[in-house]
Formats: sequence, C-alpha cells, structure tokens
Amino acid sequence: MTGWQDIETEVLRRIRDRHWPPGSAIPHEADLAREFGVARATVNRALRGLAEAGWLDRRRRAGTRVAAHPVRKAVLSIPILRAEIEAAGAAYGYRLLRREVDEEMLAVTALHLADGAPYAHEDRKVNLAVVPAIADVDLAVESANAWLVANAPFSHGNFAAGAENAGAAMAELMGVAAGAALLVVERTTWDGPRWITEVRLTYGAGHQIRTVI
Amino acid sequence: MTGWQDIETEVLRRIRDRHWPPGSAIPHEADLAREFGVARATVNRALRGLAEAGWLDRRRRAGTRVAAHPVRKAVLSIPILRAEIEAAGAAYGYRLLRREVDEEMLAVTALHLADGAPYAHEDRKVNLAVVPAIADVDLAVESANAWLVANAPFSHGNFAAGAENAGAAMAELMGVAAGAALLVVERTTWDGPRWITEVRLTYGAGHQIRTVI
DNA sequence: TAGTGGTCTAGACCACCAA
DNA sequence: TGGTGGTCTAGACCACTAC
Repeated sequence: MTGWQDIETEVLRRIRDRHWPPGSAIPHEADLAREFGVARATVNRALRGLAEAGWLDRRRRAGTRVAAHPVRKAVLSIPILRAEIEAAGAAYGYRLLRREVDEEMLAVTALHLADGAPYAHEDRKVNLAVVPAIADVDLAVESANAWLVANAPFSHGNFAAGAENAGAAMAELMGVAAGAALLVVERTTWDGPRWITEVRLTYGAGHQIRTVI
Repeated sequence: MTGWQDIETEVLRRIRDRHWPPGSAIPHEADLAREFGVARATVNRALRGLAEAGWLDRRRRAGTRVAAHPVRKAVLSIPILRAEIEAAGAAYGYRLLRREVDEEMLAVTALHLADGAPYAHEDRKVNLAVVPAIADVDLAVESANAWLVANAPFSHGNFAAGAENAGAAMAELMGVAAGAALLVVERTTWDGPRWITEVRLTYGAGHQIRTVI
C-alpha cells in the first residue's frame, strides 16, 4: 500500500539524504505520481504537508524546491491556567487581588495557585465595549481567564515571552526573593478589528514553556 | 465560487456564533457537502484544517464535535541566530569562546552579536558519533549553530524556555548587571533514536520570543 | 455491525507567473 | 503563453469504533 504518508516519508528521506539538496528543484507532481504509482492528488497531499512544515518551497509555474534554510516550527499550545495546573496533578486555587472599572475598561489582577503555592500572577485589561457581560461576572469565583476563554472567542492575537526581575511587590506575592528572574508572558487578543483583552502572566520561579519541535 | 476556505470560514463563524456551541456535534461531512453544494472531499479539506487548528474534534464513527476547550496554538519559528539578527536589520557578529572535545562529545561556547552588542550566549554539546564532520569545522569562522542547521538535519526535538538570573560570568559576557533576568532557551534535537545536539541559548536583557496566535 | 471520517483515484479546470 | 501547483468532483473502498 502506498499512501500519502509513505510518500511524505520518502520525500523527507531524500531531502535528509541530500539526494535532493537544499535549494534544488524536485520533480513535478506528475512525475512523482508516475514514479510512486499514485494519483497526483496523493502526491500533492504529501508535498503540501512538507511545504507547511517548512521543508519545501512551492510556487506555481516555478515548481517545488527544497527549502534553503529549513525553518523549524514549534507549536505552542495555550491552555487555560486551571487546566494547565490540574493536568500537572496539582489542586487549582484562585485569588482575586484587584478589580477596577475605568470607563470602558475592566482591570483585573489575580493569583493562580497550584497546591496552594503561587503559580502565576495575572494582570489583565478587558475592553468592556466588546464584552460588557464580564462586568456582571463575580471574578472572585470565576477567573477572567476562564470566563473569557468560554465566552469571548477571538480571531487572532499576539504572544510574547520574556524574563523580568521580580519587584518587591511581585516577589512577595509569588513567594520568591526580590530580583528573582521570572518568566513573563504577554498576550493581546482581538476579534476581527476589535481589541478584546490584554493579559500579562508572570509565572513562578523556574517555570518553563515546553513543547516539541 | 465556493472553495474549501469559504467553508472553513463559515464553519468557524458558526462556532464563534455559538450556533454550534462547544461540545456539540456538527452535521456529517455528507450533509454539509449537500448544504454547501460541494463534494465531500471539499468539506473534508475544510474540517480537517479546523481540526488541526484545534477547533474541532473528529473521530471515525463518533462524528465531528466542536472542541470543548478550544486550545489555541501559537507557531514558534526557530530561525538561525544569524538570520534572526540580520532580519532585525543589525550586523551579525560571532565570537567563539571555548571549544573542547571530550571522548565522543564536542562542547562549544560562543557569543552571537548584533551590531557589536551581545545578543545571545550559546552553550552547546554535539554528539560526535552522529556528526563527526563537525570536528573538522573551524568553529571560529562558522558557528556550530549555522553548520548544524545546514549539515545535520534532525527529525525531532524538545524546546523549553525559562527565565534565569545572570551569574557574574554571564553578566559580564552579556553586558548586564549581575542578577539580571535573562531569557534562556534550551533545545535538544534527535535524528531518529540518535541524539545530535543539545543547546542552551541565553538571550540579552529584554529579549522576547514573539509570535502570533 | 453499521456509520463515520480517512484516503485514494482519474480527470478536469483554474490561478499564477517565469520565460 | 505555457507549465506548474491549487483545487474541485464523483465515486469508491477502507479503518476505526460506538452501539
């Protein structure tokens, strides 16, 4: 049996073998289809996947070439904090620190706990013009994080991760020494042209973002 | 014209509208094909994409359901440091700090510079049993980073990012105050079962990993 | 065991763009 | 303007799994 995954594997092998070196053109879909004895659509399925993964560059008329610099991509999943903590086998806890409404903006500060210990500090702003319903939610019970995920789907957003030294206040909240290096993740999300929320998550000492390549 | 992207857009709209709420089953491919007036393969193409993006859960016999917790995914591209620096419009510089061969392992420490300023510190180990050729490379000229990308393709790897306080030596190298919070990225890559390299990149103060969701 | 998604085929037309 | 990838079709068979 020859399926598209077999073809993908074989093409990838030829790229790794340098049988088809970086920058070189590989045979047309029609030729490969003849060689493997499958329909062109099957070859297309395999090559499309490799192109999406960054191994190939494909252009109409110009043909398919092996990418000069195979840019590897890591997929970073962005779970709800509660799910992240419970998936690690810890008990989830939540503490609302501050809630303020200023004109069309809701500002929330909260602490997420794992087995009672500080896990992440959440500093969030929400656009009330877009999600007015959150003004009526008791954020001491349900976190803005969880509510928004369930009730305010977004179309796209930005993601940035960096390192910062803990200030005195943050250090006390997170139970670390002042100046400790903490991982900070910032996200802004939009629903089409409308800005929904901006969040800044400061994780506890030693926390890592992990994924596979 | 009705293409698979139009169907993808429409299905996504119904999910966001909660016309098809989280956890609910959506019509079969055959029904949707009839509704949109296209072939089942076209519907399949659209739904497959949404499933890969995390919006849908699909199982044979069980049908297609809207994901209960739409786990959003960010795609993190992992470029070569030189390309990353030059893409930012800065001049790339490189300085080899240490090179040691111990049995079957090559250890390299180097500094990557952007416009002459420290950009990232690289601490790397390479398995010489898998890529013996790197032993003959003049790493003072070409970075191990660049050489490996071009000559030692890997099949998979791990990725972890965290924050650390700069020690005295690192602080001096990177031109920051001792104790400054720095972003540290660790990667291990494999070619099938064979371990290739393990690298630890310590970025300069304020550096962020950025992507879109 | 029956119903669902996964995949393949042979053919077709189209969009794009290098020559 | 011709060749290449992108997409769609109608039909078919298969793999998996809830029932």
